[in-house]
Amino acid sequence: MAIVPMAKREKRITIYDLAKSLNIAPSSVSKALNNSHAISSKIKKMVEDKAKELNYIHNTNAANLRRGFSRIIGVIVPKINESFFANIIAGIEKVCVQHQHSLIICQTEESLEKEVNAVQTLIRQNVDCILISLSLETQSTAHLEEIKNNHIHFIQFDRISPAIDSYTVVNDNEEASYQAVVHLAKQGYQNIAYFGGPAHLNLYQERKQGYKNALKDFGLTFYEDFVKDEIISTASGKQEALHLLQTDVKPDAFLCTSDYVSLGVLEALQQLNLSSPKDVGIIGFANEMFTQLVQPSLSSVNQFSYEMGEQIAELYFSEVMKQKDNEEIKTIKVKTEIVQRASSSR
Amino acid sequence: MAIVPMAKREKRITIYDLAKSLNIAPSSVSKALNNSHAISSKIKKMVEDKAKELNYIHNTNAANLRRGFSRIIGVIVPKINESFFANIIAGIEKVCVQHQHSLIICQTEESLEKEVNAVQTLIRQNVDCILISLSLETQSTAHLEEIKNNHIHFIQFDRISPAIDSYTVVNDNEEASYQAVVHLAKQGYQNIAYFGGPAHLNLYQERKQGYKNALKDFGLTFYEDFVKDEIISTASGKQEALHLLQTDVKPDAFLCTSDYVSLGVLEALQQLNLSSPKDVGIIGFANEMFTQLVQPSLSSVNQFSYEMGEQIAELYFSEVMKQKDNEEIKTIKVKTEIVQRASSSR
DNA sequence: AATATTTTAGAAATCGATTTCCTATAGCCT
DNA sequence: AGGCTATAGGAAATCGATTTCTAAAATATT
Repeated sequence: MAIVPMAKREKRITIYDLAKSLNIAPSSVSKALNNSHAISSKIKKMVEDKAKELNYIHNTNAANLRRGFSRIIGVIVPKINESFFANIIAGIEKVCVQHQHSLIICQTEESLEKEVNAVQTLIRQNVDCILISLSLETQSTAHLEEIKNNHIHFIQFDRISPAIDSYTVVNDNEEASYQAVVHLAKQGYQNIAYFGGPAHLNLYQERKQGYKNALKDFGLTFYEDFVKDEIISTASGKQEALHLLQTDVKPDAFLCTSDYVSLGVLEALQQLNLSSPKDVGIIGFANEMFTQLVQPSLSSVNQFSYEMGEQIAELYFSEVMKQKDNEEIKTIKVKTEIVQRASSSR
Repeated sequence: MAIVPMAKREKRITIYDLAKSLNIAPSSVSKALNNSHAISSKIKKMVEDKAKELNYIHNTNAANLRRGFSRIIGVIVPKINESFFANIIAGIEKVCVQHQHSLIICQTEESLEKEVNAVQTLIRQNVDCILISLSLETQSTAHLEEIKNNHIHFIQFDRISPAIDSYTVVNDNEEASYQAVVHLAKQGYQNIAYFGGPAHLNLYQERKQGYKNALKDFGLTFYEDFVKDEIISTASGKQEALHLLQTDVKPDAFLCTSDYVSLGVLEALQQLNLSSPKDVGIIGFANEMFTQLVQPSLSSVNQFSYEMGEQIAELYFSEVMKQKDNEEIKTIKVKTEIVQRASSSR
């Protein structure tokens, strides 16, 4: 791909300009601006005043090159405009600003190829750390190894691969899923279906496991046919629900690993003239804003996405950044909460 | 604020390492990697192979410093996790990736102070261009002048300040607002209220103007009391609607400049046992996802946020990037569309 | 075959800040 | 007052890639 060259911008004021106009050495200017103790407050004042006067702005690029780190953190998410991820990013951003770090954000649109490119880009940009939530397509982890090879810190969150050793921040998915089923069972639902994402992702395996465990613990029947692993959109949720609800042995409740899928199930019910919660219970994941607005309102597992973002960034600043080579690698579990709404209350 | 120092990462492979191991000059390596025509394909091949073998990764920082530009674009929005802005960012990101540019994203949380800081940060990072949508608080533009002083391109979008000369990408807000009122009028609503944002923002002035013009053109009465300028949240929308709907002369329709405000109006109606669309018409702005999910579904002005993002980035790559000093500055209007739903259909 | 021209590769300067090492001066002590 | 220690400020190297300038080698021309 050809890259259009760009006109160089006009030069801006550098520490050399400040030094010359004050008749001191550039190194002194640098020290003054960095508040070094080896510089008198008289000179510091001079330099600061002159910097203001001439509109000096620090060139992070030059400093980064010399220092070897950038105070930039890279974030890779499947979709920036899904509110779960948007909230995580917002939380990360808030904490990063507090620590004077910037954020470079990439989206993979659920494609492995784009994920690999994003990793490349971030390494090139010299980011200090990469925070990543894997795409649905991702099954190989060579590109994550690449991050390690370049000695860049990284933290996986939500959609993680256990195949690679790293700090992680996740919900307790198995437990959350278990509790969701417990909730449905307590509301009197007996035949609970599971609509999850691709089973090669850890996250969905755990949720499925929690689902199975709860069925067993509560003596509920496990129907192989009620378990679907590739349901990730409203459309596929609707389609699959339509199908299941028209078989002989039909589910009377759905545990969906996404609120969007819950929505699809709801649409299916409406089409079949069934009602929730009376005929069918529904609970989803993520507590998207719309869950409280639809009729009936949708129960959901709140994953505390904004807080997850904060915790990811805080983990970086409190531990990962200072990580020694042989230090223990940590997993943080973010709380979850069953938000009971109409769709599962009978 | 103290900044914790960071351990320098282990060194990675540089062009010098490649050069040494191939017994050629670093400059030749650079040229080879940049596919310069002054290098034989034999050497290019050698260099590329060796680069792969040693896992060489280009150091953007060093290149940026030398070149004077960064291929990084800074984006400043009020809130990353509002779907309108999240969509815009997603659109921008898509186009930037196509042009091998990265994105640094800042959120202001509607605070001028954070906006000023964000601008500072982006200038320091040597971004090539800043894309900004102003915070609700922003009334001064000194910080935007600062962008210009540093010869950094910039484009304002959506919430713009006309006080400063720049490329802009916006909806035709006056027209959209006008059409929204026309739509309400055609549905038989007579007493239309306007719930808008702070009048110091251009955007809201235009929408108010469109509203006024439409009232006049359609011979509808203009009630001073029906026009509110600081309604930007669901809560304030509800509160103000409750108030207006309990006065003597009450509105029978609301034009809200945000879907969140529409939602508040709807809540007010429910509390007062009024119904929409029968008693009161509602139309909002942004076509947020939830507008089609609530009961009754909410009409809205689709602002095509994702497309707006794409157009912003495309404007940069097609024109701004190549901008000559005395070139004409352009405004792009992004289409809008009235999405008629239940809340305004009677 | 001798000269002119074009290619190809290398040497060295450069971008702007940081940092290490060194020197001069001020301040301190006996 | 002489000598010693702190302290403040400067000189120069450095980070890694790009780019300009130069020169040698390869090719073309007459």
